[in-house]
Amino acid sequence: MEYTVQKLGRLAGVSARTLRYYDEIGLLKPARTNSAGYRLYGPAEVDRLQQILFYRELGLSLERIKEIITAPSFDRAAALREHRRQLLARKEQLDLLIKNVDKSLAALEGRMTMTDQEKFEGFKRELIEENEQKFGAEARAKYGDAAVDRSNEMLMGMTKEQYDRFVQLGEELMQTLKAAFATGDPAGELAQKAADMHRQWLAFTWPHYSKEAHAGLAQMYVDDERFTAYYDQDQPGLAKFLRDAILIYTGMAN
Amino acid sequence: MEYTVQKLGRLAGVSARTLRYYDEIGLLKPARTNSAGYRLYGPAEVDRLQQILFYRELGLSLERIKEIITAPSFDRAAALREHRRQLLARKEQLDLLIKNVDKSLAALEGRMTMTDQEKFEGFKRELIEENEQKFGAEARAKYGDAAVDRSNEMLMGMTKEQYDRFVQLGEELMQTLKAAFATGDPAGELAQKAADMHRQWLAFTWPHYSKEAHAGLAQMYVDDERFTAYYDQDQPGLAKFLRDAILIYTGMAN
DNA sequence: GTACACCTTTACGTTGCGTCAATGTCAACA
DNA sequence: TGTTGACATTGACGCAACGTAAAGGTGTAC
Repeated sequence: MEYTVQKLGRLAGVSARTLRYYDEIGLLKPARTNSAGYRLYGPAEVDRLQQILFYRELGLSLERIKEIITAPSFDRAAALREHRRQLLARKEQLDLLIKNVDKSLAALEGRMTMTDQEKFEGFKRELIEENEQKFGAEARAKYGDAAVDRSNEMLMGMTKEQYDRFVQLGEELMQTLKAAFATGDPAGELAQKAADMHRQWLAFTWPHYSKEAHAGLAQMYVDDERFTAYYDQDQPGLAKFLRDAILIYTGMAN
Repeated sequence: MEYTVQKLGRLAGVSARTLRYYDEIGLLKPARTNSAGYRLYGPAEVDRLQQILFYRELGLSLERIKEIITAPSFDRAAALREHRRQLLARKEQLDLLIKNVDKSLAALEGRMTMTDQEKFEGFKRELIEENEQKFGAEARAKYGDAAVDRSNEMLMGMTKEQYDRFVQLGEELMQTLKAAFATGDPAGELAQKAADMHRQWLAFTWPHYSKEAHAGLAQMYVDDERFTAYYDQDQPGLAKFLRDAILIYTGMAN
């Protein structure tokens, strides 16, 4: 049986181009060519191709394969051992690459958390600037520059965990306050819990706590429309309710 | 400071060709070119080259590197993770290759030992044919076809280990014999030891031992010039000496 | 002025084919 | 016997990342 390029290709699972290339580099020459120049392969060539593909599967270069299957006395075992050595070297090289990529990734992710850190610092700074813009003048007039600066420093000195807790406590305060508001009783358990949470929340930025200051701030929530707007945004009357609760909490309701 | 291709190349450890190539593919363009067309690189390009080489060390393609360092918002971590995935895939591929090469090597070495086995069989066959050619007629006349055939069968039936021992014993016999020859006394301890070793050596191919046959063979070493030539090749008189020792050993000296 | 190191562009070689392009051939069917 | 469609041929470019000439222009030091 004789095979043309395509037939042999289908038989062995390679392209016709591959066979022509193998012919070109002298790796596998056809048994003969017909008058039109068609390559015709016989059984011997089929066998040789199988051998070629076997070594190709092992990753040897065509040049090497040519040596191995052309010279009958070629030491195949030695060639394979050498090939194995090269493969192992490539594997080591790869392992090294992977290790370095891992290290770079770790550094990158490290930088990412640094970036998070920077973002967090940015948040704090933004919050302070916002506060300064909104209430800076009044706050400094009322509490003095030193107190405000000290408060800002406390904020900036927070770790991320402290800051997160600060933000979270603020949210919990709001929820508790709303629940208390629903009861309508500023002296009730929920409202007093909200007042206590407000004290805790203040402690994050107030260096020294005093009932008077706490009550004074509560009054400001009602007097200053910017605060009122913040607390009343969902529930009208919430700022007043919080003030009443705090006045009772601090014992300054009378 | 401005650098020409070669200076920057030396600085960064790459060839001038590489820099020209990087320019060509738009990966690293010089800051400017002078009137003669010389590429001139500035500090910014040095930095960029460092980045390029960093990613190149990690095995990324230049195309990929271009993407990473050209687009400022490119997610380097994601790119590295993807690259890592590819490296791992290549590593698995390599491991598979190595495994297959190992298997092929094992098969080959298996065949090699078979070949050794065949070679060994060949040695035995050669030895028999040699013996047959040299002494076949006489031996068959003297001991009978059955005895000679039986002897040959014993040889062919040897394992490699037995055969090796047979050859080794023959060499040791020769050494002992020469040492004994130096003493000049065929009745001495060394000579008698050589005679005993000769008996052991015969046992490999002789099914039945008898003093008479042993003494007869010893006499043949002297009578047949082919044997004499073999034993006397280094030391003239060695065949005669061996015969005398064996005659004494078998108690047939009188 | 000249020597010598350095620069430029152009272009081929590397590996193992994939993929056109232009063109010729085989086998079967109408 | 002509046509058609599947197949064949050679030739060429392309891929990645440069190495390596070749042919010719520059910079600079003596």
